[in-house]
Amino acid sequence: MQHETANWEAAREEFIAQWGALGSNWGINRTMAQIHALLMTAPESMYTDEIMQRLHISRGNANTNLRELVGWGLIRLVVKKGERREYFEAEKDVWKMFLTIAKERKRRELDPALGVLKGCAEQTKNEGAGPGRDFHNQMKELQEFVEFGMKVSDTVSSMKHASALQWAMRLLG
Amino acid sequence: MQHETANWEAAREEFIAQWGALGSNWGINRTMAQIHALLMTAPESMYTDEIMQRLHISRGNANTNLRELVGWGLIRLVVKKGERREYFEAEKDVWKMFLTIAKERKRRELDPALGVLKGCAEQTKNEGAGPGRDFHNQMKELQEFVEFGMKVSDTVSSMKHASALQWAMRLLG
DNA sequence: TCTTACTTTCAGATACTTCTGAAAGTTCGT
DNA sequence: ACGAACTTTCAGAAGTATCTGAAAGTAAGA
Repeated sequence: MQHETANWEAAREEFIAQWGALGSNWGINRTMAQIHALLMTAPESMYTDEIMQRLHISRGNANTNLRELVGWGLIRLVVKKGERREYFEAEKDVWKMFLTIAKERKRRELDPALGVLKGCAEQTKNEGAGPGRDFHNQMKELQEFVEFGMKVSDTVSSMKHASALQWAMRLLG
Repeated sequence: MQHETANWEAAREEFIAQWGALGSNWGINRTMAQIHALLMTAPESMYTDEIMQRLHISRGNANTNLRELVGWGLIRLVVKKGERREYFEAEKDVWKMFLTIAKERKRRELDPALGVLKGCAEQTKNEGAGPGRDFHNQMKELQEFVEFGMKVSDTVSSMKHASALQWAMRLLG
């Protein structure tokens, strides 16, 4: 076979496209998700121009989203000796990927929510009986729940893959 | 005191505004989050016009987002006997709220992802050694991880609040 | 059947997000 | 110090999501 455009590439194409679409439901932008999918399945690290061509996106777009992915910790920059340009490669270990995403989502979703709840609870701590008290209690309950969730998340995050699996097996078994 | 605009209302106002802003990070639209916050902290059930006035939103907007919240299962419609109009009230139990959201997010985020992964794995199951095989293995790994996560989520979801707490205490302790 | 009290819909307006491409910036080798 | 190779920035264009308000729809009671 002359130019073996391997047929796994078809599946890969599909994966990239679909993953991008899913990104939207996830609150992640499409291009970012596509770049991530592309790099996750890349046998070798890639540089900006390759990524632009492969996904038909502009330089600015590629650059912005690559930086953002580096910010999330989902991809890293690699410099090859003797080469000027920057290459990128994705973390491929599923557990590590999960931890990275979990940590970031906690930071973005839980931390600010906790702040609001604490503030509202504090502000109403002297309410007597009635609706004011009910409101205070509700804020407290929410606050405790979120704090509890964060603790669970931290515990799981500090586990090695193996021990997390073991723990989960016990839960499911 | 003549017209006791209770001061917990100030905290409530804050809660509604902030919760709305947070909704965005969460992939939920601002109005929907605000209506939810309003109803969560309402001493009594409310009807559309009250909600419109309180949040300064249009009838169309209120109606759409109320329906959507009912769809999520986060609020429910209540009919009062002898009254024509529909009232709404939110689920206030934190654990139930959590379960509802977890279930919905699973359905929206995990289920479609799993479909994509299965498809890609299937399509490449006959790849020999090399990049094709690597791709296949990666899809498989992701698939198994997601399936595993879903199982954990299902298990937790089927728990009563008390037993979930107990289980979590064991994990943290 | 008609009126009244409500709910739903949807076309167009507004606001927000993302993308492009060209220009400016940076860094390295000579 | 200069030019080549690369990266970053950003103003405006394009694309999406959300909201409004008025009109249409529905249902109950007289």
